[in-house]
Amino acid sequence: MREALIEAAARIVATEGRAGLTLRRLAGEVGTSTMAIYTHFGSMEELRRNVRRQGFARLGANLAAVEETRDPMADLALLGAAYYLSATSDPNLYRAMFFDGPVDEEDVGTGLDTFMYLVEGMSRCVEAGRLPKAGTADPAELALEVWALTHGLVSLQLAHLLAPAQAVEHLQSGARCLFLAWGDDPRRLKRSRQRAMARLAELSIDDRQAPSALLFSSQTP
Amino acid sequence: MREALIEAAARIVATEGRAGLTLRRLAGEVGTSTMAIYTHFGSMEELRRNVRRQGFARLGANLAAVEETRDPMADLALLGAAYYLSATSDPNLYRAMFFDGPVDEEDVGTGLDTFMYLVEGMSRCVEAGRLPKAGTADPAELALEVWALTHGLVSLQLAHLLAPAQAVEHLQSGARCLFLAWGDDPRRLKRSRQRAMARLAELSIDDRQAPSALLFSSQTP
DNA sequence: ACTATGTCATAGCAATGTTATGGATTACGA
DNA sequence: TCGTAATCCATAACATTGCTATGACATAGT
Repeated sequence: MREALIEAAARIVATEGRAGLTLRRLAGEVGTSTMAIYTHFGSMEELRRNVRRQGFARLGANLAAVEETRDPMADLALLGAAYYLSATSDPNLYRAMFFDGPVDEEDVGTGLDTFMYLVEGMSRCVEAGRLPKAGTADPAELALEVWALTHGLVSLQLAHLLAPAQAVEHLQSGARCLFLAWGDDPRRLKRSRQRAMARLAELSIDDRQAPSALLFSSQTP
Repeated sequence: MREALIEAAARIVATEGRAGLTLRRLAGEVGTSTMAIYTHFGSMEELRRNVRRQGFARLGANLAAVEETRDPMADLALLGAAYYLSATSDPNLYRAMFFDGPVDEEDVGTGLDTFMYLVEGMSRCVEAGRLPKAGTADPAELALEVWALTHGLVSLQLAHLLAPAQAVEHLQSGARCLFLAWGDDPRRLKRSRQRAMARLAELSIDDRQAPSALLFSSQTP
């Protein structure tokens, strides 16, 4: 029952946004009564919290699905692509995950858990010697910077202040600036980017195959 | 009456968040009836739209208050500081501006209007020859990248996924990466940063003087 | 067999956004 | 100065929201 409620709630949020998720609406959708939600969650806010958690779980699964190869920089680019595709293919769910607050320590924990996938990918780049000028900086600090850039671009796109084409363009150019500043070689970086592009089709976003090109349409207002 | 309603609504949103702004609550706050809101705005969503617009107006005023000196790079750093301070000193209003949707073309216009202050500052840096490696890139594209970084860090801080100290640290280091990649000289960049730090006290955020240091506390959950 | 516990259906409550109606005030032209 | 139109807002009602009280039913444990 709990699982059915959470999945139905996530589906409603995904299709109609936060405002569409209503107590009686959800109860009717799964064919039960309003009390069922309260015996399992205690409040509507706790239900929303579980929807957020499911969103982070999906995002984490999509990031965990990118394979680790001998080119960690290409792997990192694919992590970024998986993050961007996960966020933009389900805008309402991403909005719920980050902008629906209030957030408590539990939410922060699940958020930082999925961030660890990016830290791991960045760490492999540092160990491979691709970022010599980064010095002794913690890989988590480097990962945080590309996370902030990605999250910022995604947020601006979801606010309709940025077209998808611009978002992916600046995601690539902005990340390139960071990597060059951290000392990666421009030619090696270009090769890694090409390898990442060639591997785009192996991405799986929410158990569906990712589009072979990073540019696509489909945006709910 | 319209102005009083908008100001009271913005104050309620600032102090208690979006959920605190209620029809009857606002009517009681300004000593009128619920119908007053409907004759002036027509719907609660239109009222919220005007609150967002006021938020962007305040942000724009704070950015416009930054003086233009002979060091455009320092001016740009101050623009970034003004943006960060405006956002974090009124988290609920910033959340309302970007994350409260739905957004229509009018909202997009007001958002891009305030963005133009950053584009202007970036344009002055390009004209001064501080970013030679940026080539023929449109200053708006460069400004967009630092905007995305700033907005991303602010958003992560407002989601409690980032402490304020981390946010300002990565705001500086991330922007430094971008400027270095665009060809600014590390020593000139350092001097501009020092000049910007020395001018922090001249910032005015919402008609109050900014703190002399970029690091401060005060965060509503 | 009897209790205990977890689960959900029914019904109701306060609060929400919205609308209908009408009274009060003001604007303005004859 | 009067009459008419329009603007603004107070009162009251409506449907819908999240939430709670109460009790029926089923399953499990001793």
